Amino acid sequence: MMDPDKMSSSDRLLWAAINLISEKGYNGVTTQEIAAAAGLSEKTLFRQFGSKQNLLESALDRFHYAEEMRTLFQEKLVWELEADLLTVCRTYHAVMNRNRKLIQISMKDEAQLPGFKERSRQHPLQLLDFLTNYFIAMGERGKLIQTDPRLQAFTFMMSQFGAFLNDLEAGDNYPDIALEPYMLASVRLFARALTP
Amino acid sequence: MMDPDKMSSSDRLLWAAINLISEKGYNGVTTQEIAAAAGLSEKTLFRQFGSKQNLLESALDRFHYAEEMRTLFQEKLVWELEADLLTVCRTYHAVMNRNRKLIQISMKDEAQLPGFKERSRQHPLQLLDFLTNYFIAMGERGKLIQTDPRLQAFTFMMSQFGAFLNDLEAGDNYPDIALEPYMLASVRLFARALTP
DNA sequence: AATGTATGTCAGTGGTTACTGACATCAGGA
DNA sequence: TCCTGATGTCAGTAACCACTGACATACATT
Repeated sequence: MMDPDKMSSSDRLLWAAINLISEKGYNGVTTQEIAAAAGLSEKTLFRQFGSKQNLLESALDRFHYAEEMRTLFQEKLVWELEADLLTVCRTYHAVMNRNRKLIQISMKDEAQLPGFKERSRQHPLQLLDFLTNYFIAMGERGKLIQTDPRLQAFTFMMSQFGAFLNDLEAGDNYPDIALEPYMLASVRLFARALTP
Repeated sequence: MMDPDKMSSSDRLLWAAINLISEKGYNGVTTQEIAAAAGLSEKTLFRQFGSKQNLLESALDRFHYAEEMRTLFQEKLVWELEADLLTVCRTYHAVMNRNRKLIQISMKDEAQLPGFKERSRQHPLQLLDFLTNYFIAMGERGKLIQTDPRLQAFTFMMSQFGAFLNDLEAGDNYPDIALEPYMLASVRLFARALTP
């Protein structure tokens, strides 16, 4: 995880806020709780952030997504379906897992976050476009069946998105299915479905 | 939707509670709001349900899932992969959509709902077992490749689960992708991947 | 007419909570 | 040593909110 001792006061507050709000929701946590979890006084929280709402919004600014995905499609592809899908898959889960708690917050407290949803929706849309174009290009090279690249890309994305969210919420509900074997199996399945 | 005028008082309260809590979360709604949305007084709410928490729990009792899924695998299968997957797919989305708002509540307010998560996790697990057994049986009939039926079933489930949740949260974010064409395309894709 | 049942109104109560102001403490740099 | 800046303490405020009790109303059954 992370060591609160080495962080600045505001970082510790953001860290505590993310942890608690992702668990209990914005309205389920008090500013006292957050301050206590950060090892600071409530007063410091308000001095640093002014309001609880602003603390939440500052926390949400830690959401990072796009960079890796953008470079992914320009650098790491080898134009071999199964290998590329696995690369996409791994990158996707890495990014999603890094933002795990922020995603939980945005699901629970969308009502508190005007505009955030709209912004964060751009990211999967971009990925969908990238993947679709990749499928089209692969089709032109004769390495992919030519039917409906956008829906195929969407299906692949949804299978990964579903697995991520399932893991996020259910966690240990499927003790026999870990993420890593799932990635391999699902990528193999899609490769078999899409190879001519 | 539903017409509140024709419902009993407690049904109207439950209906209003489900609507509001699914939008704003348990702690984001007041009992006054709920009563007003039901066209009743706050006093009636407490007379009927005793507490806000009990109102929520009563609302959650409206969660129905398993019956259709259970009969599905005993009656409606025709042992033809693509047709059967489509049947499963449709039934799954029908059930999930009927429980739409309750699922939203359970995601937002798991903290308020001791035990509910555990209970509702049984359902997808059952479906996974059913699907896995179906794949095994299909494999024995030579109608399915024999590799890893459980992971394959899980991948199919996750692609549908992901699409459902994506629709639940994003809604109109993918204007060019509707649920019905997605079901057809994804089922076709899986059928191609799993057919020998 | 009498009674019961479901509802409404109103005025609370006690607890919680975001947020504030005044003042103290304490460390580090000038 | 003095000053500065970040923090803590404490007491408090104003709002909100789940929940209650007393009483009235309206309607249906008997």
